[in-house]
Amino acid sequence: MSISSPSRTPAEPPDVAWLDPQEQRAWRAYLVGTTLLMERLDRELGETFDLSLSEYEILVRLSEAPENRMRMAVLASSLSHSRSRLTHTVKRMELRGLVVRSSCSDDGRGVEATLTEEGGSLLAAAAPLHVRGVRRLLVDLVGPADFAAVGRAFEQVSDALVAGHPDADIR
Amino acid sequence: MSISSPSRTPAEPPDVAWLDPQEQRAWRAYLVGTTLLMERLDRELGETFDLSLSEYEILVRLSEAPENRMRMAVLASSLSHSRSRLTHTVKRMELRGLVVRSSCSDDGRGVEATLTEEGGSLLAAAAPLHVRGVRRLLVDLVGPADFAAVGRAFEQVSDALVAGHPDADIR
DNA sequence: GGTATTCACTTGAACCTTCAAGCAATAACC
DNA sequence: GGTTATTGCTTGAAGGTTCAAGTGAATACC
Repeated sequence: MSISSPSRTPAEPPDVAWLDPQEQRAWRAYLVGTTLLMERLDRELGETFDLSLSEYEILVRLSEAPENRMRMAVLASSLSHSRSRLTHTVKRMELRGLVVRSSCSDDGRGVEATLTEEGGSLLAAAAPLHVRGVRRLLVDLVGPADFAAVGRAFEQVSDALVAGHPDADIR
Repeated sequence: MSISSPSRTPAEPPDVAWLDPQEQRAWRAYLVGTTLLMERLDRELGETFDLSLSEYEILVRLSEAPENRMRMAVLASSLSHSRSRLTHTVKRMELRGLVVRSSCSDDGRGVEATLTEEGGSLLAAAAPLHVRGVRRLLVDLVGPADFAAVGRAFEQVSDALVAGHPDADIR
């Protein structure tokens, strides 16, 4: 029984267009490649700086924000993480002294995360390794044309999916 | 031509080439897009068939194998999962009756996972939804040219990363 | 002004993955 | 043939994410 096989029987439901062998191959390459790439980048940061890829991304976002501070909800949605996930992650990072949390002055419900000196230093130390990895394992490896295509493709994917889900914790 | 590294501007730290804004944007689109896409496909399968994306992939691999059976190690590496992860996942799937495990006749250490009737039916039921999702959210959405580029890109990524890591559980 | 609803975030349990042993079976060595 | 190393898979605990429920502040309603 081969679900992916290109051979078709006339009895097949009309509204399901299977992937042809080329598409199949590309899809699987993307699945496996992404798995390996994320794992590798995560491991590089983890071994050297005891930092996961998502923690790194949090540091980056904060470092780019005015005054190095951001509302939790904004940070969460910019990373496409659930609020809950961000709460846990930021709590751990706060215990390590990489960020501090404080409640918003203008909205008592809101919480802002701020990059600490220590968090900034760690980011500065980790960034070269990470960027080198991204270049070596993706950007430079696949070349400008294909990398640009990857960018275009996933911008469309993001747009399509963000459109459907107007924020909520339901994610 | 320089043998060890491409030429760089003298002022920059010699071994760090940052991402330019375009590259940065593409990289983040890929990160966010992949997060959202995986989450969505996983959720679709989960809600309707109580099946995760990786469980689904296991069913697919088995369905394509001769006699619907595969050695655990082969299955693991074809999915780029750790052996340990596969053990746990397959154990859960066995409890649900989707697969059965049996030890290899020719190698007493080896274990083979076999797709059950029930597992096959579940796959057949789930496949249309999943394939539709992959098409709608990626393949058809981005068009043939860019999707082909994604395939090429991640085949290179996979090759580069698989080459480095000759299998082991160290993953 | 008081109640109800919504919003922003947190909490703790359940679940999955990773990590570091652990256990058999096989292969290698002498 | 008997010891040792390696291979193939499993196990249980640790760690992170998700899910559902919970807290407190702001807003809406009357």
